[in-house]
Parts: sequence; structure tokens; C-alpha cells
Amino acid sequence: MAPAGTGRAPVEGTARPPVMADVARLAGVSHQTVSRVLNQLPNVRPQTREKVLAAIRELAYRPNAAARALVTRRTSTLGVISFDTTLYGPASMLYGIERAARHAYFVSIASLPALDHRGVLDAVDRFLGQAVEGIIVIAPQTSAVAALNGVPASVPLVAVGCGTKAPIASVAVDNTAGAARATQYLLDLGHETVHHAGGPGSWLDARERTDGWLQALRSAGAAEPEVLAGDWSSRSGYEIGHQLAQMPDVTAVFCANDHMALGLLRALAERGRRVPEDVSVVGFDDIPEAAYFLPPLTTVRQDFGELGRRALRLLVDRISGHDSAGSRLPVVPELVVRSSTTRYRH
Amino acid sequence: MAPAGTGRAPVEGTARPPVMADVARLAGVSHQTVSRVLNQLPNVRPQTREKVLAAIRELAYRPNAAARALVTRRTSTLGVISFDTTLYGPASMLYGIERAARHAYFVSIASLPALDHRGVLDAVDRFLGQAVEGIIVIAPQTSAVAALNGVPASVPLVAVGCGTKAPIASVAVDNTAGAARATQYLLDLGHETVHHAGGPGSWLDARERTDGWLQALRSAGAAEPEVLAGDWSSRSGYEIGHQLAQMPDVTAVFCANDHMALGLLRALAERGRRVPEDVSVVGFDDIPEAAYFLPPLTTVRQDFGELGRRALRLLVDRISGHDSAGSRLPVVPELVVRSSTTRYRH
DNA sequence: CGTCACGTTGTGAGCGATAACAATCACTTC
DNA sequence: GAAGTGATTGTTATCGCTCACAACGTGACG
Repeated sequence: MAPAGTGRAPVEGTARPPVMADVARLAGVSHQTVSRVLNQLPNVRPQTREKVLAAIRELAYRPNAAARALVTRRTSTLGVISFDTTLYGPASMLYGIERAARHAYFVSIASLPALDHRGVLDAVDRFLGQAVEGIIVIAPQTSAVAALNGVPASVPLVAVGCGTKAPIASVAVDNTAGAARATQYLLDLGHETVHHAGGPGSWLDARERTDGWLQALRSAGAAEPEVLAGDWSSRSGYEIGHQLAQMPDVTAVFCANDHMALGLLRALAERGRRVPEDVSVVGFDDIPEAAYFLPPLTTVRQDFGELGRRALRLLVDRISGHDSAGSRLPVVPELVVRSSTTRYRH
Repeated sequence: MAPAGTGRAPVEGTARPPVMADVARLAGVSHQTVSRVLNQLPNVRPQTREKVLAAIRELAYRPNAAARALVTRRTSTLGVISFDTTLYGPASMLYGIERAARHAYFVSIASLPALDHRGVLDAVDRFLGQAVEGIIVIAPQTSAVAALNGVPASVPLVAVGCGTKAPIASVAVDNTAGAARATQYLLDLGHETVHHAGGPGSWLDARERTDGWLQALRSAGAAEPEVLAGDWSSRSGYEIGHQLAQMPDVTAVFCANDHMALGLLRALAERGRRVPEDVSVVGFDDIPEAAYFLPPLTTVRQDFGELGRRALRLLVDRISGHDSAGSRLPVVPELVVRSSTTRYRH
């Protein structure tokens, strides 16, 4: 047989991946019928469908995503922008998002070393170039939220873990309630007041936790000690611990997160202040290791995975148009009592 | 002016994003010239280039990634398959990879709850459907490596953190050397032998660390205690710690990772065995918190970020054809001495 | 027995970019 | 002054798929 004039000759060396036309030829149908089978459209005779499926298997055919995206204008891709995914919180949220999204979307990531205005906008721009269908920003810093306001609304965008009062679609943990709960618990134990090792002021979560702590103190009429601000790291907790250890009236400390609490515990131990006998300590997050600190840490549990799943649900709702307010309700954190806290004896 | 018969009328409501032809029309050139400007091809008059760039800016034009991918057969996308990205190691590697890749690639992720044969193959398949240009597998488990052997070589694939002896292209930390170094250090401090809280046997890293420990013991002629295997978690370290605390001859313990060491420290403290006076403890990884354990942990530092970067370099080399063996050299970990270890007094 | 409806299948026209090639123009160069 | 050279620009085909619509066959119905 002379080669047909249809163009593509079956070259030996270059194993070009099969395309829909190849499947159609092998199955003895038109390319459109193959497309119908692929997209599960009705009105294909079962027998025909079987032939097509067999041809697909035989050729190990895989539809070309780019060609499909070109015509449907859907990429089935979401973008997640996150600050340092090495941290437990962001990593857990990312994990929750990806697990929930994978059955319907690809998840593309952008990890930023800093959530400055420029970085966030660049990341959004990159994703728009990739034609993602939606973007989730794990944006715990005020600067990030500010940047998001400057984003054109050409693509659905959801923020997560950026405080409950952000002016954009978002899901969040009720940091304020969690912090108030922890503080109240310490006051109920008889402590006259509670000191606070705070997070960095540029983070909404940190501010809200400080707010919750302050609210609890005020409604109890307790003294309001100055906040010692750290940066979430154990190192900063350690430094704050040394400062607090010098103040004899400190009997209870609420830390902005568990890592800072770890550093604080070490500083107190070095100074000979026993926990919980002399000082009670509470953390925030309930990282998996918190139960194995010395002593095991009383802390406020955040369900990061659930947060990620809710963010995804909210985003999918926005992509499809119907905006369900339900998934925006803040996730309420829960106090986990361990042995780093005890009743204050006068 | 009557609307031209070129088809697309400028509809008011449906703001269709601008395409290359729109830019060309506005700039008064052909779409090909626009393409040339976009792809930085030579032989475009500076003046023309400026006109085109101005039109691009005015329309806020953004090239359509799908259309480009369709014709170039390049998606500028990489896939990263990882086991539980919540863990510090995988999260750090992912971070390193993404940071290194972003200037040239999009990074799509797949987090698996378990690295079984099926899950890995599914993830690879998903990525092939997305037409990624390469895949990195953060595959620390033997089962994952086994699964990778069954993958068709249609796309470049690199494994990272899967031990140094895996039969596929990979980069890794020299776990064996690190473990031997830690063990030798303890022996040099005068300990007659070193006990080992091991990781799960299904992980190559765990096996290699156990190997290194064993090698060091053997070459020193020391006794070889039975390995107590955990699962990386603080909880398992805690349980092993309770077992070891009952054995009076235990004076030094090498833990497979820092989290297990944390649990072990707590168990020893509960049993009244002081660290380092009664028992010296060494970890592995040097997570940021290790310096703030009680006492601060002597450990073996792994540079996960560097590992991620090397994995990316190796993958890019393979994509472009020239396979540089250089980046395959194992990363040598470093012993970080803190106060959880001390000389053994007879 | 013609017509209509419906289930099933095929045909042709794009989607928005790049690649290959042709066309034009300003200068040399002999 | 004709031909050749290289820079610049335009024209057309093509990537692999989905969409809109046309065409076909079959049975129900008047």
C-alpha cells in the first residue's frame, strides 16, 4: 500500500503519543464518538462504547489536557499561595486543601518567603498566567490581606487563616475565642492575672489571640501586663521566657503558639521556675509534639485540616457561582488540658 | 463605522479576555510579530516592539497557556508526589523544590496519606494526564521505590530522600554516615554501647540510619543491643523511652529522628533518668525546635532545602537530556552537639 | 406508505497560540 | 544599475480537542 496522503506517516523512531483520531480509526468510529465516550455523554450505544474503550486501552491513549483546556476554557487547576510551607499550620492547611481538591482539581503551589505586597501580587499574576480556576491564599499576615484587595476579581479568590475580620472571602479559626478560653481557664485556676507571649504584630492571628487574651482579662477585672511579642519561633519564646522568669509575680503565661511555649518552658527550667508548680503555661495550635513537651502542654487545638477543607469548599462554591455563607463560619478551637497548668496556691 | 465582518463583535456584557489578534490589531502589526515580541525573538525593530508592548499593557493581555502548550508541547509544569507534607522533612523538601523551580516551572502537588504501590501509580498517572514535564517523588518508603520501578519512562522522574541505594535516579542524604557519626560520637564519649530507637522498617532512611549505627558499633567492637522500632512520632519515642528506662545499662540512645527523641526525653524524665547525666540522647534531622528541647538536643543536621534543590537540578538535567552525575552525590549531614550528651563516667 | 420523532453517528468550524515559509524593504557590492 | 544580502514583517498551516449541526437509520403513528 502506498502511504495515504493524510499527512502523518507512522514514523518509527519518534513514538508520537496517540491522539483521538488514532483511537477513532482503530475503533472504526469518528473522533466525535470517541470524545462522547470520554466525556460520558449519553446516546452512545453500549457496544460502540466498548469498542472505543478497547481502542483507548490498546493504544494507552490519554487525552491532551492542553487541547481540551483550549476549547473548554477550563484547566481544572487551583493555585495555593502560602507563606513558608515549612511551618506546621500552613503545611497542614495545604495538605487538607490538596486532599479535598484532588478528585476534581490539580493543585499548583507558590511558597513565599515573605508575604509582602509585591510577592503576593506576583504569585497571583503567575497563577493567572497559568489560568487557574481559583486561588486560595494562606495569608496570615495583614500585609497579605492588604495586597489581596488590589487583586482584580477576574478569578475566584479565598483567604484562609487570615483572621475572622478580613474584608475578603475567607475562612478562619476563631482565634479570639480560643485565646479568651485559654486565658479564662488560667484565671479560673486562681491566677490573679495571665502574662502573654505574643506573636508578631504583623500577623492577624497573633493580634486576635492577643485580643482574646485581653478581653478575658478585662471581663475578669484582672491586671493587664504588657505583651512580650515574639515571632512564633522557639527562640523568641526562649528569650521571652528569660524576661518573664525575672518577674516574680508571673504565675501564668499564655503563649501565642506551641513553638514559643517550648522555648519558654526551657527558659523557665533554666531559671529554676518549675512548671506548673510555679508557673502555668498554655500554648496554641496543639502540634503533635505538644503532648510530649516537658511537661506536656496545655494548649488550644486548631483543626488545620478542617480549615483547609472549608477553604476549598468555599472556593468551589464561588467558582460555581452559588456562594454558601455556611462554610464561612469560623472554626471554633478547643482547649486541651495537659499538665503544664495547675491551680494557683496563694 | 459599521462593524467589520471579522466575526467577533465587541460584546458589552461578556468581557472576553483579549487574545493575540486583539493586541496585533491595536498595535497595527500581525499576530506573529506580537508572538515574536512575547517570546523575545530577535529581528523586531525596537520601535515596533514598543508599540506591541504598549498594546499589551493597554489591553492587559495575557498569553493563553493552553494554546501555547498545545503547539509547543511544553506545559512548564512539574509534579511533586509526597507522603504526608505535614511532616517537617517532606514539607522542607517541597519548599526547597518549589523555591528553586518557580522561575521556570509551575509546581503541582499530590500528597498521599500512604505511599502504597497503588497510590503512587495513581499519582503518577494523574500527572501524566496533566502533561507535566517531570516528576519528583519524595519517596522515603521502600514500597514507593518499588512502585516507581513499574512506571513507564515516558516522563523524567527523580526520587528524593529515598536512601542512597535506590535503583532510580535520586538524591539523598547520607543517612548511614550521619548515623555512624552520631554513634561514634557517643562511643568516643566513653559509652560502652549505644541503644537505638529506630524508625519504621518500611522507610529506607530508617534502615540506613540503623545500618550506620550498627556499623559504628561493630567497628568499635561494642555490644549490639536490639533495635526498638518506632514510627517517627513523639508518641512512639515516648513508648520506647519507657522501655529503655527500665534497662539500667542504658547510658546512650541514638534516636532515628528528633520527634522520637522528644518523646524519649519525656519518658526518661518521668522515670527519673536524667539527661545527660544518666543517659545521653542524640536525635536526627535538627528540626528548628531541637535546640529548645529539655535539654537541648544533640542531633544530626539534614539540609532538607538543599536536598530539594538538588532534586530539582537533577530533574531539570534529565528533562534537558544531559544527565549530570554531580548532583547525585549524597548530601553529607553534620553533627550538631548540644547538651543532651555527655561523657560517660564509670 | 409517508411523516415525524428520536436515538445514534459523522462533518466541519473553531479555540489561541507557534512554526515554517514567503514577501518586502533598505543597503551593499560588483 | 542589476543582483545579492540581511533584517523585518506578514501569511498560512497546524497542534488535539469540543461544540454546533447535519445526516442517517429505526420504529411509531396516522
